[in-house]
Formats: sequence, structure tokens, C-alpha cells
Amino acid sequence: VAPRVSYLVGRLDRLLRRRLGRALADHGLSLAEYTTLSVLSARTGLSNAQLARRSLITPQSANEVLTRLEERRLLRRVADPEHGRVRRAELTAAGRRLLAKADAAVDSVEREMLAGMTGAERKALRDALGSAVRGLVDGA
Amino acid sequence: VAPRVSYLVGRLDRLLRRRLGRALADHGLSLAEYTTLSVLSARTGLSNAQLARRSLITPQSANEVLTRLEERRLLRRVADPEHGRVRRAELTAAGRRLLAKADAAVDSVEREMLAGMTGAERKALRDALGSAVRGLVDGA
DNA sequence: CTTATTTCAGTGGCACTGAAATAG
DNA sequence: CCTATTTCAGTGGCACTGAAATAA
Repeated sequence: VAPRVSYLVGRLDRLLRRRLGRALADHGLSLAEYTTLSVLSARTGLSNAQLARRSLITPQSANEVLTRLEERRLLRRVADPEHGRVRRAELTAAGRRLLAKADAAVDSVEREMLAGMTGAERKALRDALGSAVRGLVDGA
Repeated sequence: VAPRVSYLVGRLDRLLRRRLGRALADHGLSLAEYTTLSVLSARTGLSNAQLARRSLITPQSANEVLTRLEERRLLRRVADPEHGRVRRAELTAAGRRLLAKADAAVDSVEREMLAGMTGAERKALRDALGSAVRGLVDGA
């Protein structure tokens, strides 16, 4: 009997959280904090609301992480001159330095996870994960 | 720039938790509780330690869920006559009835998630998720 | 003595809902 | 007025580590 895909996703996510959590703890980062730094590195200037939408979490959750990272001076938030309340986040030099170290640790786990797959299989996995998200987002 | 597979898995898992959590709340079950009932339905008589190994969580976490479900009389735990401390879990009739209703709700979300994929894509997704788990378990 | 299983107790990650203040 | 953004406050899910008792 084939287990549900949602069960398999949950199992992998738990494993990934544990492994990434350990790897990132050495750098003083939680997984959510790392993810936020990583997203901002690729898309600098995102507001809290934009970050939340992109990560599929509530603005309240996103804000908690941003606040911590700002207090640690890993990012700064500058008021958007055109929109009153909007504050756009960008990494500081310290944030970029820490992210570079954390990236190396994460890459190592990611490589281990994908070691048994061909390039085609990795692409199929990415595509299928994207498709699954779209199926749930559009429907909800 | 392609996001990491671990990021995509995390996003999908969050979405899935939210949707499944809501669907299951109508039946008074958390996702972890539902999963436990579902696994026991397929593999009756598992001990707490076996359940934990299969689900890739600690025995402490598994035991918390089993205790709650036992208190609610959705499963019972019977001492193994051959092994002193081992208690094998099995669903009660009430547990099976509740699981059947919850299964329908979960299937609906699962179908929505997989709606945009062909049969080959679904199989590729299952295979890749399994391969990713093996890569992390063997390596750790 | 060593190992596996169960279980009590405490902690941490991190998401959620609700509600309020602010700005366009 | 209505909507979007930010943020304070509280709650919930659920995993974790540590430690102890029990049994093969």
C-alpha cells in the first residue's frame, strides 16, 4: 500500500529540519532565520508583507523573525519613502558574512539529500514540488 | 536563480500542515494524531519504539501522541507477552470509524495537491521523496 | 553490565489567531 | 470607509533533550 504524498513530504521535512537545524545552530541561526536571510539575499528590499506572501506564512510570523534579525544587526529595515508604513529589509555586511558561512553548511546537507538522484530526477522533484504548491494555493 | 530543494519542501510542508490541520480539526484530530492512526491502521500492533522509527521521530514524541489517543479510546495498547515493557498499539472500533472520516478529508486535500500532475509525475515525486529521505538517513 | 523500551519533565521552533494602530 | 501593512499579545502543534525506571 502506497503512503500518501503528504506523509512522505512530512517525513522528509522533519528530517530536513533536524539536520538543517543542527547545522545552522553552529552559526547561531534557526532555520526560519536562515531562510529569511537567504530570501533577502536573492530579493533585497522586500517588505515584511512581501516576505510573508513569498514564504507562504502569516505576516505576524515573518515579522517575528525580521525583528530578531534586525536586533542582531544582520539586516536593517528602511522606511519606504513612497509608502508610509512599509519598511524594506536588506542585509547588513554582517548578515551577508554570516549567510555565506551558513550557506556552506546548508549546501552540504542538500548535497547529501540529492546524492542518490540524477540531474533529471532532481529537476523532476523541483518541478513536482512547485506543481504541488500551486495546486494547493490556487485551490484554497 | 533556483531555490534549494529544502526550501521548496519546507514551503509545501507548511501549506500542507495548514490545510490538513484545518481539515482534521473538524474531526478533533491534529495532524500528528491522524498520522498515527493512519500508520497503525496499515501496520497494526506496532510498539511505540517501532512507530517512532518508522515516522522518523523520537520515541518521546511518539509516546505523547499515543497516550492522548489511548485516553480518548481511539486505540488500545496491549502488553506483548514475550517482551516485558513492549506495548503494541491497535485501533479500537471508534478509532477506525474516526479514521475513515478523516481519511476522506485528507484525500480531498491530497487530490487537490496532485491535480496538476500526470501519473508519471506523481510516481516521480514519490520516488524522489523516498530517495531524498534515504540520502539523509543513511548519511546521518 | 549493556541495551532497548517506555515514560516523566522541561524546552524550543515556529507557526497560528485576534486585535490594534497607521497610512493610502 | 475600506484596504494593506505593521506589530503586540497570546496560543497551539509538535518536535527536541535529559533523565529515570523497567526488562531482556
